[in-house]
Amino acid sequence: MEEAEWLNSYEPRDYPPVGVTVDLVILTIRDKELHVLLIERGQPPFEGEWALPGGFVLNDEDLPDAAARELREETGLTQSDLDRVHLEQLKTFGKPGRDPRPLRVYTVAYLAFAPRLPEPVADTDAKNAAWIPLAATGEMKLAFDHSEILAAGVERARDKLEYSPLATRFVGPEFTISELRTVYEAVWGEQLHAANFHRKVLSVRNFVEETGRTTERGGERGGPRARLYRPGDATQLHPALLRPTTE
Amino acid sequence: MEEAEWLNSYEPRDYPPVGVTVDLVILTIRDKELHVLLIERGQPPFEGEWALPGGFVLNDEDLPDAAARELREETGLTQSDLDRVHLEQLKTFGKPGRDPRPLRVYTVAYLAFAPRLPEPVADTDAKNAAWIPLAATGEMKLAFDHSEILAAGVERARDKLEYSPLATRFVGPEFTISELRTVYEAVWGEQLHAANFHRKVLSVRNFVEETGRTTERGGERGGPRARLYRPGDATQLHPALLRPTTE
DNA sequence: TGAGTACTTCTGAAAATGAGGATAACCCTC
DNA sequence: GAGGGTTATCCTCATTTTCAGAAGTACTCA
Repeated sequence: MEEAEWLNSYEPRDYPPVGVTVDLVILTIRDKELHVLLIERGQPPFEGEWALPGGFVLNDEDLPDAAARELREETGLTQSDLDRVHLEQLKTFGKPGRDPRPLRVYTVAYLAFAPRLPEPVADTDAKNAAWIPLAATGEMKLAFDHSEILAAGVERARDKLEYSPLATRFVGPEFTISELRTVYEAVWGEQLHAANFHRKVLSVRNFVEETGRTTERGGERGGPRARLYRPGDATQLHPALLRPTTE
Repeated sequence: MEEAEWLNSYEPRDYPPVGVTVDLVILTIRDKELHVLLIERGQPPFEGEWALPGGFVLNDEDLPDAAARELREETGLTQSDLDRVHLEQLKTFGKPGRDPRPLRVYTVAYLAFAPRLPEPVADTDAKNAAWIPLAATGEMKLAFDHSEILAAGVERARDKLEYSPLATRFVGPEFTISELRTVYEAVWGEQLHAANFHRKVLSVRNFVEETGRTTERGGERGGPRARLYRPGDATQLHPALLRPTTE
């Protein structure tokens, strides 16, 4: 059979129905704690339950575009904001029955790191949307297998801080070393030695770049003005910032 | 609308046709060089061209099971062999048009590390199957977007050797430090300082475990008998075995 | 003005690294 | 069975990196 001929005889309806969604684990830091964006579903299945934001991939849309579109829809970010958000593919989940609907739904999970964002807007499919402290999600039962997806996202985030400059995506365009340290402390959930952290960050090549300026005033409760830095152009940290007590 | 009612009214045929496959990047070491398992396609599309092994996910099959099944089918491995093979999800590809068939095909790529395996068996869909040296794949045009998938797999492998004990998956159940070194050299494509490598491997906690035995005879061209080790139970290497000259 | 806070720098000990040499066990060939 | 080349393993030593704590200083708040 010729290839062209074969293409014509192909009958897609012979295949069982399948759908593909993207779901987003969007992490940010608020009040020195790691938060994740969750929505309260406004439609079945799992109506009224909390879930990760996401939705079906459109017909002619590539996966990264679908993830970026959902991110915009759920956070109200503009395109220029989006440049400061890191978005990467996390993992794909497809266990039969993970979605109760009568078609098999695979979901390609994406992980996003965002600087402090405004309160999210509940879009058409959602009753509600909110930043939830990660600590509070442990007791929540999320819709679908979203608890598992969230756990995978957090674990990936913890790993990635070690060898990539992604912590800078959680802070503003200019930041102090202390701000950067609170990011690491929030994501890893442990205190770091401030002096060593400082030295280490500055010794990593192209991690941060001095701006020459400082904060307007010292810390809330005293202390000198801190120098301001902006992200460097490193894509990998050498040497890496290894997490302590990881035996 | 009640949830049960909604489920009944759901009409899957309203959705455009979608398929999901798994494709495998199966790496091994032969003659001190990194090889990948490729098949020559026996069916359209891309009949006669080389491609990664893979196939459609079955109806009630989870993704890891589909990957393991394809791995067995293409390599002729038994279940007990499979325990010594590392299999992990790599990335999902779904760009519209990546598959010329009139349904949109997403592929969930998996990465496998295997010890030296027998010659592969061409299964029903393939004309031919072979271990191809990685160096030779640079000039080959693979079917679909498989060149991109292969590149992603190799990059992941190079990274993972640094901080995970996966190199032990390329060798037999018992191995010498030199064998382990040839794995690193093959995957990274550079020579390592044998004495320092030796010291470093033994200093990483729970990377390898002494068996108390040695090889039956020295190396091909001389040298003393080498001690035999088996994999330890570390899941992360501390400290990591960093690749040299990575600026 | 004084007390407290926290950014930044410094110090000395401990650990890891890189390059090379030394030793001894082993293979092969003559 | 003697000798040369080969390789596993150990050792040394200079250099670099890491860690923990202390010190200095610039700021905020009362």
